[in-house]
Amino acid sequence: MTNPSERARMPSIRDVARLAGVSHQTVSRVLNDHPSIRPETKARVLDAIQVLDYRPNVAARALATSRSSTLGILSSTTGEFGPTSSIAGIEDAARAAGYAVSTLNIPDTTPEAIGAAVRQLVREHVDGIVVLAPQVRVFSVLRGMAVAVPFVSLQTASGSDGVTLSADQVAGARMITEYLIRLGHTDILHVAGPQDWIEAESRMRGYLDALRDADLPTFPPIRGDWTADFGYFAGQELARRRDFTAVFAANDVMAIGLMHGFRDAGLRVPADVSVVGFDDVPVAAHVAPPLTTVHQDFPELGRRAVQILLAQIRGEERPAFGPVAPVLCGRESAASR
Amino acid sequence: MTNPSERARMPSIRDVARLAGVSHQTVSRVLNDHPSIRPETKARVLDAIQVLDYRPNVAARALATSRSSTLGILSSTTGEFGPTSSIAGIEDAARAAGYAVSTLNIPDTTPEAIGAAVRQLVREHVDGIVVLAPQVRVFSVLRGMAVAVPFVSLQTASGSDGVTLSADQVAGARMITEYLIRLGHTDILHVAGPQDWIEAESRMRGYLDALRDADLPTFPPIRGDWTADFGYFAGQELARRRDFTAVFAANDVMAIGLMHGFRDAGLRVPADVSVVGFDDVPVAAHVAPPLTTVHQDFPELGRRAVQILLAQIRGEERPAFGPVAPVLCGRESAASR
DNA sequence: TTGTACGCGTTATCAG
DNA sequence: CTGATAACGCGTACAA
Repeated sequence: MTNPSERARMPSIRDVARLAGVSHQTVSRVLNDHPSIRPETKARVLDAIQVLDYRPNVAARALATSRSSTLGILSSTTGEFGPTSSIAGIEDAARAAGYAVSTLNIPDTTPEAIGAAVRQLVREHVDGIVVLAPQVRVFSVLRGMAVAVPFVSLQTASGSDGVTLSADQVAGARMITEYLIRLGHTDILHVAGPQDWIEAESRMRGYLDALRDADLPTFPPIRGDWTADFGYFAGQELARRRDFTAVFAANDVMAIGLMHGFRDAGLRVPADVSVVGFDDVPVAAHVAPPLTTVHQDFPELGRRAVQILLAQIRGEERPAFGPVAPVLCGRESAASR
Repeated sequence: MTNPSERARMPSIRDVARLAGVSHQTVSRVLNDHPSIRPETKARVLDAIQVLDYRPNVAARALATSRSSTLGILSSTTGEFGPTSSIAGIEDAARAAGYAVSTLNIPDTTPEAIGAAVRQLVREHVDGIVVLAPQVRVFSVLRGMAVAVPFVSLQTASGSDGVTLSADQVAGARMITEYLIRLGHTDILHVAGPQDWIEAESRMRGYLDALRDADLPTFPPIRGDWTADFGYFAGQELARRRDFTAVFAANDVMAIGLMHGFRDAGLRVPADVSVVGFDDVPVAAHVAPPLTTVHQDFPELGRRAVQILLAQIRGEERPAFGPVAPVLCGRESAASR
């Protein structure tokens, strides 16, 4: 290489050493606050660092330690509200802990795509990976491929088996279903999320549990795809049946579409049918009628995922978190019968 | 370092060289497809690479070249639909071009925070930065600090002066305002975005231009903050005034809040007042009434930003793109007078 | 407590 | 066309 004429070389650890009158090794020790350094030496070094505005070279450090101070995010979601919010939490927490964040989106969740993505992240030497791939199969693929890097799977399962973590979606779904029951509804439908999303399964489970505990009839859930468009068509279809008085949609966006479908079919919400959603997206309180839903603290989930991952990386004990409590937001879209 | 007992060392360029019976240097040449390599030598090397499943070590490469094959995203947005969509486009395009993506969010846009963020990204040796900080001052700060790395600023200005790029928001805003005018409205209000967002300014500009060209009265715009909650309160306030028949909100989310505010104040949309938004968020077509708005291809914007940035990095000429055309989505929330 | 020597995996330079 | 050899900037082992 040897490029003397290049712009301005960044100061290296040796420049600092020279200025401080020590060896570059001592500087290194100061940097990684090694225990045995004489305070005055340390002061001199820190001073030199100040003067030169020296910053360690991350690439060199990564090469020497084969660690990168970078966390990877492997995501297979496409703008859904929950995952997007969690990603923001992940990024902030990681940055706060001194880690860079490298994001990788995969369009499909075939084992090949997942494998390639993980390998890519490993190649980038990320120290850990947060997986935001709520699809069931992603999880199993990950399990199977013995990833060489610590990883945490977010919102991938309702139980936590050491590497997963999630809001208690089952509890949230149960809570809102019970809310409908308290309002006097006895025939409650569920528009679920895609079959391979664990979150969809968890929300359905909460729904089923609540109905079972109340000795109410259950209906086969309608399988949706999280989109408002699907909700709309489902609403038009369902309007023909009149064997229910309330619908719990697995997310707000479908719920909003559902209400639209009902409206177009001549059904009034909540007079003829109550509708509730899940997530509490920002517009939920402002649609007509305002949507009853469950609020979840997705960013917090992301932050916790980072804490767990860092503990894993550092070989510490996994921090114990209480559940991320879902909060019921009762609004006009659900009325008593 | 010297860690012989560590798990399994990844194969290095020398392992490949040994297996292929050449020097590691030759392997390097093959990797970077250097022109002068005898085909049969190259074949042998590629073969060895296959066998060993060898992958170049990115950290070593970054150290040697002081380039990282990483693009940075500097974002100061908080979940707004447009920027979030663009980020997805950026990530995908960057990955497709063989670049990793490092995201950095800043909560506030003080010059210090921006400076710190850019320095952080520079420390990470990113080869280029896409800035998604739609606030005016971010742009000026960036201009002032002579960033040592190529950067492209997305959605930061309506004109493009070589380092910026944006959808033609002025045209989109003008288009939807003219649509209202064609519907017979003559008194049209505008609920704008925050004053320091260039996009807010552009949309307002389009609105003002359309009114001016039609010789219609303009009203001082109401300054919003992009949120549905603001829209709601604005709607309640505006309902007292009855000197207008249509409102153009600078984004869909505010428009949805606005409709809610009108509704609560006893105004019917669109019978009493027409409302239009901007962005075409996924639920826009499903709220009540369905929202007339302008669709923008935000992911495409992100992809283009990457193309421009890469050209800059490679010292190529800046690719010329046509405008990202806004598309009007006429729906029930706006009716003829 | 501090310094020396070396290795990490790759690219660049300059011979041959 | 190919191969030595020297960087790149930092951390670790070992000696002092």
